[in-house]
Amino acid sequence: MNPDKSRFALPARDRILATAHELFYRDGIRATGIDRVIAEAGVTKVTFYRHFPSKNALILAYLEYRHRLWMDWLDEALKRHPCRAQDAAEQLIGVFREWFESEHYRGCAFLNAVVELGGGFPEVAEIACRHKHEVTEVIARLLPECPEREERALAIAVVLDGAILRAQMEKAASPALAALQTSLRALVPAS
Amino acid sequence: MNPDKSRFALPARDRILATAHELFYRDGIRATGIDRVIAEAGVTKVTFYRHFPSKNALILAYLEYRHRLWMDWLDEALKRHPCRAQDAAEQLIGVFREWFESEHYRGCAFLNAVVELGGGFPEVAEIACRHKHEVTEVIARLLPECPEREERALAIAVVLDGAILRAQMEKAASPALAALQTSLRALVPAS
DNA sequence: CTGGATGTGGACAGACCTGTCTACATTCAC
DNA sequence: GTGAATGTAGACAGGTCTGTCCACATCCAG
Repeated sequence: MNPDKSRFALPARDRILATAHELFYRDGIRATGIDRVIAEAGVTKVTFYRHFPSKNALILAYLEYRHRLWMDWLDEALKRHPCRAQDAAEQLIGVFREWFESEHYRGCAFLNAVVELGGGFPEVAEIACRHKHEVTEVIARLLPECPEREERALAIAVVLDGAILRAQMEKAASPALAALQTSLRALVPAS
Repeated sequence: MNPDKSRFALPARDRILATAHELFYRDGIRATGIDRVIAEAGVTKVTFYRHFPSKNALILAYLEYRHRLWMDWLDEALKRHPCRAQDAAEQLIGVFREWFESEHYRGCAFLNAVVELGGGFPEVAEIACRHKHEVTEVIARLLPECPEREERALAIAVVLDGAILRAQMEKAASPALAALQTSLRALVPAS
């Protein structure tokens, strides 16, 4: 998920965005001052402000960038964990295990942004809601067609959020994955 | 849950703590400078630092205070929503509806603190984990005795975390409660 | 060549932040 | 009365933060 390693070959705007993505996700949005983004992106302040009129504009761009990146990662991860015997629960567990155990895991960037900034920056919650809506649609497509497909997909998405937060809080994947397994087995309809 | 209204009758330390509780929960820990806590608690800086050697010490005290307050609230809320026909799922939904619809709802103070501060302040995650552990024990006691009681309680606690964050993100209780209902009905063993 | 787009190296302003410190006042137990 | 505990009113230091701005340099299409 981190395509940022070769960012020095990129134009300035992309370098800023890739750097912001890395720092905001790793350390937190509020904990990252723009001077640090600027220094690590290797640009100057004028360049920074030419591309992003304010820190808030950068934050919104970061979240849109993260959304694309994460949804692409999800697509690829679902392919790496193929659905055997139509078992969407096991597929999701495989996918989320991969994420929770990844080196730079620090929870969901959208939920984190809502917690850090939600109150005074309504666009953040809007982007987060759109992200979660799209994830829920991906989940629904994994489920067999049935009258309560949407309802189940939403419940699963909420369960996933809980597990994401647990893995973040505990800095360990196993308890969250165990809870996730219990819930998904109860929630994913047999096909 | 907010016993802070008559805080001006309290000794200085309690006033600081009650004020910090209100501001940290409402606006965020990082978004609240100590000068604001001091001004709203009606103390001076010397008094503040006499009672709390640093902002971090205040944060830890805030979380311990919040834990006691929230666990007391949970006990009382469970009594207000009695368990009819041994239906723990409906009881929990009633309790959490009450919380999600409350005036000052802004999610779980512990999860929020972990997101805001977790990386550079490990004690925060420890307190959050202890809090979640105790909540899980309360949940387990609501369930009928069975071999997978602990496992179910953990899964339910994780589902609750997801719903808590959803209600916060969406600033609406209904979708989170609907998802919670779907999950709890699947997870709470029949008794 | 020319001008627009893009980028550089910072300095600067004003606001906010955490924590240190002085001098003084009040209360209460001994 | 005395001293410890507790509280007051700030001023101050140094750091961090976001955003504004100057002067200059490079690249590229027309």
